[in-house]
Amino acid sequence: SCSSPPGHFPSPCWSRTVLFPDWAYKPAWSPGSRQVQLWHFLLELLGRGEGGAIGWGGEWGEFVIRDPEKLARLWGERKGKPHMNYDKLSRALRYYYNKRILHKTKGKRFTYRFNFSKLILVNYPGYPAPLFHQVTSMLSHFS
DNA sequence: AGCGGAAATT
DNA sequence: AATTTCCGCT
Repeated sequence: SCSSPPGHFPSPCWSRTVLFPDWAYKPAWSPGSRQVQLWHFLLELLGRGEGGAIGWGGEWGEFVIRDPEKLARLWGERKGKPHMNYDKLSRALRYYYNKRILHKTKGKRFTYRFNFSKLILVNYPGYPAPLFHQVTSMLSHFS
C-alpha cells in the first residue's frame, strides 16, 4: 500500500499512511486529482527525514531550509514551474502567515514554524471525519 | 535575508 | 483560492 503506480509521484510510506489524501499524490492529469499545496509538499519532505533540502528544527513544528534553491527546484518540479526559485517560494510561505499555517522564527535564518493546531484542524482535507487519530499519530511522530 | 503590495496565472 | 511573478523597501 506504500508503492506508487508508474507515472505517479513518489509517495513515501510514512506520508501516505499518516498524512495525505490520495489526490495529493496524483499527477495533474489524473482523474480526481487536485493541485498539491506547498505545505503538503513541505510536510512530505520533512516526513522523509533524510537530512535533505529541509529538516526539523529545535522547537515544536519548527523547520530549517538547509538548501533554499534546491527546495525551490524540487517544488518547481512538482508544480511544473521550471523557473521557481527561493525568492518566489518564500513569498508563498509569507502568504501562509495570515492564514496561520506558518510563521517565521525571527533571527534564525531560513527557519519557519508550522502552526499545527491551525494547520491540521482547519486546513487538513477531509476534516473532521475519520482522520483525527491519524493526525494525532502524526503529531506524536514529532515529539 | 526577509517583508508585503500589486498584478498575473492556474 | 493558492500560488507565481515581479519588485521596492528595510
